[in-house]
Amino acid sequence: MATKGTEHAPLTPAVLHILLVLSTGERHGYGIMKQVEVDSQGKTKMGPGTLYGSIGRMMEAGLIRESDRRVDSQMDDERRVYYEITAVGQAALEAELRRYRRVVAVAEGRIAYGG
Amino acid sequence: MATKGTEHAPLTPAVLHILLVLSTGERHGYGIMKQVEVDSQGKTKMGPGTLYGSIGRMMEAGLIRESDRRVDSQMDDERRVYYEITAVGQAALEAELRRYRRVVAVAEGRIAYGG
DNA sequence: TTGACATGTATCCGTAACGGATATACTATC
DNA sequence: GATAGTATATCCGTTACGGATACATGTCAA
Repeated sequence: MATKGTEHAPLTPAVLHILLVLSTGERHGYGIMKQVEVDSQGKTKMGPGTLYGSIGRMMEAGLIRESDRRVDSQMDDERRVYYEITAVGQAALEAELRRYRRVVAVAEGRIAYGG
Repeated sequence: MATKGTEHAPLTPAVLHILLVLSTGERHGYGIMKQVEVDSQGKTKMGPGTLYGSIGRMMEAGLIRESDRRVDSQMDDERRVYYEITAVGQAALEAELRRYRRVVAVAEGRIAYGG
């Protein structure tokens, strides 16, 4: 489904969720995984395969990058690798959210929807 | 990304668009293709590979079925194959729309979004 | 003290989906 | 008679998904 306007759209649910988490600040992989569960009210679970696979592709695409910053060196785990969203990632996130809204708007003009 | 609650979620954009079109009544393949373009304001184009591939998978999953009805036998093209949404498809559509809304709601609590 | 569980990163690999290219055929229009 | 639109359909290379698996550390309870 070729989508015009943005070169990254449409994003996969996994990529969108990761961008959504990182829009609040840098996080490490495992933290992203847990936050996705919170964001989806426990309805969606991202396994390590999807997580690190997506992260790799997103870094290659320039949507995210590794971050130097450590939130708290005292409370920090040495193993952690932090990621942050890039300007490209922000743009892709906003474009995808516009697409989501458009879809919901179209649906609302059509079906009775108790949501 | 395992999603709990519905066995078909999350739907791919192609499948969601097809269900959205069929929620207004039966359509033939080519008509679906054209309506997706309208629904997305020309931003998304579905090629025949995605269309018929998705239709096949959706019929197998019981989301849609072939329809006997012809809207107008006078204006009809013999080649056309009409499809209609099933109860299972309706449920999957509504579940996916709830997911879409949830994502948008989460995003609204986070980033400035002009859309 | 050992067994289970959470944290943390990472790869492997079978399966599913995407999607452009291609094929075929009819109709209309220039 | 050539181009474009309508209409269905398959092929197949590439991408993405996602459970299984691996491995190391820390914690907490039986």
